[in-house]
Amino acid sequence: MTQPRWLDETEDRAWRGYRRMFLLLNAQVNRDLARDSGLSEPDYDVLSALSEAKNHRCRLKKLAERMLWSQSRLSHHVTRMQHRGLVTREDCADDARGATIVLTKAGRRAIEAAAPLHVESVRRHFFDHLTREQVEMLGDATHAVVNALTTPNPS
Amino acid sequence: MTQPRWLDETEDRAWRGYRRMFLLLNAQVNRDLARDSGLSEPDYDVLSALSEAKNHRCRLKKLAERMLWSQSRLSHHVTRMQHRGLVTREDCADDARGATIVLTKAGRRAIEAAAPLHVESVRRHFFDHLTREQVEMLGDATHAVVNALTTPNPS
DNA sequence: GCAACATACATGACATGTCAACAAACGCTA
DNA sequence: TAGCGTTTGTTGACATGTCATGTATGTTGC
Repeated sequence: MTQPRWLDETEDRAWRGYRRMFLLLNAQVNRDLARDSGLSEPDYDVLSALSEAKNHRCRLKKLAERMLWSQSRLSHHVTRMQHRGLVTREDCADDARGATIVLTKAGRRAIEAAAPLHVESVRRHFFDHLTREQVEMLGDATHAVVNALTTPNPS
Repeated sequence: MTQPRWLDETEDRAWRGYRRMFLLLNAQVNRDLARDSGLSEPDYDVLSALSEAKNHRCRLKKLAERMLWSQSRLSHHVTRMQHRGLVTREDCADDARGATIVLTKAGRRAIEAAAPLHVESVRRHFFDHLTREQVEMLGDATHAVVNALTTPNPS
């Protein structure tokens, strides 16, 4: 590290905008979600990921990986959601260590009721303020960054 | 709510990419920050905001507003950072209720040492994977969303 | 100048997330 | 098939953030 390559004006604007947007957008969307559906963001994420899984069930490990959560976090959160009847744990047939997380009826009802309102919220606070071109570019840009972060680094 | 306006493919890609990028980027940049400088992201944010303030000092309320943090969160976090000698509280001359948060020498050294490494990390994991055009557009797009979220809503 | 309301901050109880340690089962190899 | 490193999941201690409340000070209208 000789001279740091500081951010120029354009980069600084993008970085601050991104950070600021995240805080505000997240807070607003989560407020909407809590008000409309009584779910927290983590609740929604778990239900959503499970509802996309085959048969509405998934090994804890795999689910955590897909969500980019730690196993520990997911295990704790599943325990709480289990108390509320949104998901259950089942033993795994082919692996006695395994815990399969399963969406309950109530969980399915919850996510199905929440999803349209959530999408509407995301649309209102996010997409409605972007041009089509910006949305396309955002897809490209975020995927480029994600790709770099998930591809094993040769360094 | 009649029919929900679901996200089309392009929107879905952008939204998932954005969420995913945030999780991965945040985790990686924070790991770098902790390893290189022994600071957490909240630590860095407080130090950074304070170092940009006039005379390296700021009323707690105002600082919390700038950072988009709750007063409570900042108060708690300042208490912890105070124990580590990074900031101090001073009484406010013109308002006896006030608490002025002040950057200490050690705090200034910490942020000055951390900043170049942090910028390098952000550059490596984020800007290095984006085109100039994407960065410019990201500035525009995020500011449009931020603007909508901070402008009082007529609804 | 004082009653009533608003503002700034601290705090404690609680919810959530992290990290390290543990236990149990898996699966490879000798 | 016994031994041993690996994988999966749980757990408890702890760090962090939220929310409601308390307290002191400021401010406004009479």
